[in-house]
Amino acid sequence: MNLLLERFPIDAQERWHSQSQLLELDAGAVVSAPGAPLDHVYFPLDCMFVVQHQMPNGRALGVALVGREGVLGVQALLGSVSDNSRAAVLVAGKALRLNAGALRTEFERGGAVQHLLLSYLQSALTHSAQAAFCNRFHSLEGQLCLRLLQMVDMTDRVDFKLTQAEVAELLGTRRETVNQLLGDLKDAGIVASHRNGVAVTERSGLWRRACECHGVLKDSQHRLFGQKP
Amino acid sequence: MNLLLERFPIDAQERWHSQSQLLELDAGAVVSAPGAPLDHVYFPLDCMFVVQHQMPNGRALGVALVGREGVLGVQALLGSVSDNSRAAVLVAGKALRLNAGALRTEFERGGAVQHLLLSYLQSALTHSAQAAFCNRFHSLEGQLCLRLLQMVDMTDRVDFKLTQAEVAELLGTRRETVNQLLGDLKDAGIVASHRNGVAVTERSGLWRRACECHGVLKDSQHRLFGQKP
DNA sequence: CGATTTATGTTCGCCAGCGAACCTAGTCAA
DNA sequence: TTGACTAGGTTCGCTGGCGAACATAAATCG
Repeated sequence: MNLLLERFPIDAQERWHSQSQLLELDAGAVVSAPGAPLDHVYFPLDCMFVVQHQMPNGRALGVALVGREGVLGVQALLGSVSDNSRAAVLVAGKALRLNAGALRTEFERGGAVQHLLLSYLQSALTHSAQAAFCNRFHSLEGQLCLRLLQMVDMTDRVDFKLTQAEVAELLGTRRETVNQLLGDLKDAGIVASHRNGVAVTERSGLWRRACECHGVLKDSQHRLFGQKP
Repeated sequence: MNLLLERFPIDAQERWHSQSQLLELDAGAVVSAPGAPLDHVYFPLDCMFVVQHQMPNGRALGVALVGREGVLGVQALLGSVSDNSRAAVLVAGKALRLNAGALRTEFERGGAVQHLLLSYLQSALTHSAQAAFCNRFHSLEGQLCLRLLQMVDMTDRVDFKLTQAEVAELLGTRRETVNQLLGDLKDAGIVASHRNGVAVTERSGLWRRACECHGVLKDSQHRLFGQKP
């Protein structure tokens, strides 16, 4: 189940029921593209999305991972068009899709729903600032380990269908560099990688090599949504 | 006058009048610190704020500039505590300070105020993603020129009271590197720098050397708030 | 089955920016 | 007017990650 969705009041969830669909999403599916209208939001149940910031010249950088603690597409509340960002399915699985209009209506009622969504926006802003910081200061190895760690924690899976080129696009680096980094992690016994996939074999090793963002982001998450680490 | 504030309906502005103060701010003044409660928001009239993301270990990075097109502290709408970020006055001048509660009340009324603030949040998110991208891909020279350009455009001034160390903290780099970069710009006749200050002498030169973010951010601004470049 | 496509490895030179160590020139207080 | 402090300026070696140019291996398909 989606952790954010669970927190919404029962009556809101019931009102949404008719406006939402349960989807089974394949890895790689593109959910929203730059400039396209945002008419749905997605609550990941056991899948995961990447939000990538894309520039006209083709370069791309993953700026957010969205798993079961969040929702993809809150921007629908703000402007209706996504701005230079595209969202794709990073880890296949189920998600609940809700009409953006329904979310907006519910938001405008105020109360708990509004409050939760605003908190989530706050969290998105913090994550985004942290991403800027991370890109400025942290090594690619630290960043790669961070992302893998987040993927494991957010999906409870350890085996991911991902090519090195896709990872490179997530980190904003070259495929060759990813190859190098994964090679190191493999030598250290932390991951195993087969064609079309990476499997985490020793979570604690990732944790050791991940950049400090890991702790920072967890903290901010708990401060906002108040549960123990 | 503040461009965002101007767009609010007259009646809202009138309701705020008793809850707001006009302040004269000195460069360097710290307006909010990590962990401190956010009980005011600031509408810059002719001054400018930096929002810096700070880590426990002391490293810092500027993640947003706030000038007369924006407002500092919308996060007050979201959670009440600022998260790892501090805000300081980058360019001295006047700002209107408003009680955060008043803004929140007005926000909850819905309507134009809510819509404007949500749009502004959208813009903040876009800027933040762009900052991540910029830190990943663009040279420090490009970033420095971008920031200077934004400062000129947002304040209509060309002379700034800023030490190289402060610039370094804005860019998340070392003072030595800033010295180098400013030296180059000086040789090219684009800026002049005196003790405790940088003056832009040829805006077009900045524009040429600034990274692509310049155009991107302007575009997104206009898309959201709909006015011609 | 061989051929083409897709994904993974590997190597080498190069450079922006880092870290550290320094020196000089204004500014201010005693 | 002498010191102490703050800000600006310079140099040198090092390295993470880039760019480009490859070589292999696994899947897919005619």
